Amino acid sequence: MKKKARNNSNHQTELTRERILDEAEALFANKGYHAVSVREITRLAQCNLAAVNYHFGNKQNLYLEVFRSRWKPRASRLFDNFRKSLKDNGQASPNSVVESLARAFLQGPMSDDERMRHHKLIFGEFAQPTQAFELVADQVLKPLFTSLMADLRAVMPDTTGDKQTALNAFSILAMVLYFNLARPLISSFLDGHDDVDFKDRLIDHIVEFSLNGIGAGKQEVR
Amino acid sequence: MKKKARNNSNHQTELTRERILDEAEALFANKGYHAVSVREITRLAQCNLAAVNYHFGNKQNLYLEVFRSRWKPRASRLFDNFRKSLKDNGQASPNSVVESLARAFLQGPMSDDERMRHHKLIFGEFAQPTQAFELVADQVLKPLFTSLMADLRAVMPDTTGDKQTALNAFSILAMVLYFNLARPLISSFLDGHDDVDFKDRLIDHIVEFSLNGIGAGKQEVR
DNA sequence: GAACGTTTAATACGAACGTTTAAATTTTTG
DNA sequence: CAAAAATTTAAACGTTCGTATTAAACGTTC
Repeated sequence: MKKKARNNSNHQTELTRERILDEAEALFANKGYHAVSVREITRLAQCNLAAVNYHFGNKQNLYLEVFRSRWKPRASRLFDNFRKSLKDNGQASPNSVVESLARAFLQGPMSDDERMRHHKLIFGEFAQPTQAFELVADQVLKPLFTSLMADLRAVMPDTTGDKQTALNAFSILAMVLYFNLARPLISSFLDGHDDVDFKDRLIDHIVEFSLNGIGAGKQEVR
Repeated sequence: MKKKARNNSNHQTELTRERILDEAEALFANKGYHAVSVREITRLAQCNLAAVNYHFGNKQNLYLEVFRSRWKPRASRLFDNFRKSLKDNGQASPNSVVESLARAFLQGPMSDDERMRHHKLIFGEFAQPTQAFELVADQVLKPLFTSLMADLRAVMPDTTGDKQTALNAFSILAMVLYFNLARPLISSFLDGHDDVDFKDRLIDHIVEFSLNGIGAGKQEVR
């Protein structure tokens, strides 16, 4: 297929392939697969129309490649961030599990733009699944879910059944996923200013709500 | 524009307009606006291609009309069901509020197909908002949110601040909305059979999780 | 039953789409 | 440096899209 040029000295020569992936991801996230044309992508990526077919075969494969080489690695970084923060938090507890997860999802290792792109892509697949959903479910959602379940089992009373733990895991995921997507709407409803403090407030709430939700909340009033 | 024929005797004359709206809603929900062609709609609705432009002006307006004359009335029915069940439940309590809402959303006055259609449409707008989102937010989400906040205020301790109540309301909505959309995924992860019992289990869980979440859960173990 | 407004029908139009082709150009390699 | 491989380019292909046009069919009212 190709050999990449290794001359990093060339200033603005980000490879065409990478530029296409960048622009494609942003467009697919914000407008959805069918609302984006190959011409729009290549125009923003400043390359020739045929470049998409040359590098990716066709439009659908470009979409899948966005998930393979952009979305999934980012999800892995997010997951690693969660696991690392969980380990650094000293001894495991319901609080450390939930807080690590919420922080990883809402203020983890990406910018706000990137995070919104990330979640718009996955919610697009939720609403109208394509071939990419299979990849996401098998390689990301399932491992994350399994890991979260194991963590919860380790820190929750043994009386908690498996099905109960699974539902708890889903609910915590529901919180972090939903609040990521709906954050603009929420801050518009509260017509508050969506700044750093608001995000902190949101994280605190998600953690408290979820901890209470799984029956591991503190009883005292803060 | 038109006068509808009043001869109910005419056997299979469900109005073309209604058939178009029915098919359009299902297609838009399952495939998204741009993935659906006018030709596909009119083929399934068994009418002429030009019928869409005759009855609705253009494709985009048909999409909006789906929200106006299908989605919104259904959301209103759902809302009424919630309010009615809340009133019938005798004295108001955190439990009655949350349970009424969860039941209205997950087993309310519509079939499973219809409910899935309903939530796919709204999640499509969440991920990639169009003009319809304005309608949904202003005429449905905002009133629902306001109403839920008022209900919560009435049954929660006065020490609960307004912002706290708002976040609680959002979180409860997050639960019911998310579980509606993700139910197929969830039952596939648990590889359980998605039957009536499972839905009951789901509702119970949502209610318990949310009640605990807002700090109004029972302390006893069931 | 003729005139009327309403609805359906067949067909056409121009634009935009994804994709292909083949030549030009750049980069890598022996 | 020349041959080969990789990439970019411009142009075109055939298809499908949303919409417009025009006439026929229908139902209602005098």
